[in-house]
Amino acid sequence: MLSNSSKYAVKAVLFLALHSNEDCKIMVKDISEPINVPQAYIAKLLQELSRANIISSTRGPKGGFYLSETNKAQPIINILKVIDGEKRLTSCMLSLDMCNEKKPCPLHNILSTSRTTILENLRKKTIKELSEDVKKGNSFLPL
Amino acid sequence: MLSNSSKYAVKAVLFLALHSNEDCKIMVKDISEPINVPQAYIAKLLQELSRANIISSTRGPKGGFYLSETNKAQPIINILKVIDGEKRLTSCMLSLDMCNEKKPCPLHNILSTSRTTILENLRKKTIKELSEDVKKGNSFLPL
DNA sequence: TCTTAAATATGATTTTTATCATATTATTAT
DNA sequence: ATAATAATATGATAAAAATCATATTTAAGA
Ligand code: FES
Ligand code: FES
Repeated sequence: MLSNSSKYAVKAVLFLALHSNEDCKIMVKDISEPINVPQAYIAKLLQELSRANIISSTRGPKGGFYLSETNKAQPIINILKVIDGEKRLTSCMLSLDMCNEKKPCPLHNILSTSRTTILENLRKKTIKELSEDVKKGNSFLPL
Repeated sequence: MLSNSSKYAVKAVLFLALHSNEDCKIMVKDISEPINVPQAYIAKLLQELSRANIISSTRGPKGGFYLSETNKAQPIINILKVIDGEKRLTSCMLSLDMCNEKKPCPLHNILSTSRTTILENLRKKTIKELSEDVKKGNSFLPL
């Protein structure tokens, strides 16, 4: 479903949504431990996310990563797009390339409705919304 | 979602369901081309499936792979279990191991219903049923 | 019984993904 | 200016998945 990297990225972004803002940036070493991901690994992912404007960062002393309000307003799927590419979520379950509603593969009929729903939710739900779920105790981050 | 190997396996099994039976076995070289999978690769997968009694086989001249009626009555998920392991489909989307309905991860609430539905369908639908969809023209196999 | 045709077992190679490491650049504060 | 700090760019290594190759075993037919 999701690559390891995407999972890590989602965890990191939600962690930032919960604990950071323009005035409170967080260094990679203070992210990796609570979300339980190796520092060098998450560092690389955070750089990719920053380059893609999913998250924000500044370097030097007092620097670190954080989410602006604009960042938080983005849908979850943007994270996945950057790390895994959208195709991973949208392509045919059997990897038949000429497949569509008119010419569905054998799994299409039993899976595609659910998958479409998942996609819709990933496109609809924002980082902010998910982080608020956590804040309210409706869901839990790590460990 | 599914590994490459699982996708190949599903294609091969459905192909066998459509074109083989006890009296009409099919050799690996006659399977690999129509389903568009490298011969050596699908050979290995077919052997795994055979060992796990998902499909049947006999060796020597006139030998080959085929599906018995018993084989065909099995649910699709059995194929995936053998190749990928069930955990791939059931484990937490964020790989948090102590996760459950009581302590859902942030993605759980927006994805788990759909995923459960997919699981149910994979457990419910048999190889035979899916192959009949193809036979009736309700779905299409390769290319 | 011997040859041939097929799957089976086993393992090598390649590619992709995951993980680790470090030199460089930008920013802050002295 | 300069020193210290933190992200950035880049690339190396390790592990896993995908792919390829082949010697061995079993069954059929001559
Ligand atoms: S998932 Fe294969 S055709 Fe849609
Ligand atoms: S998918 Fe993560 S808790 Fe269910």
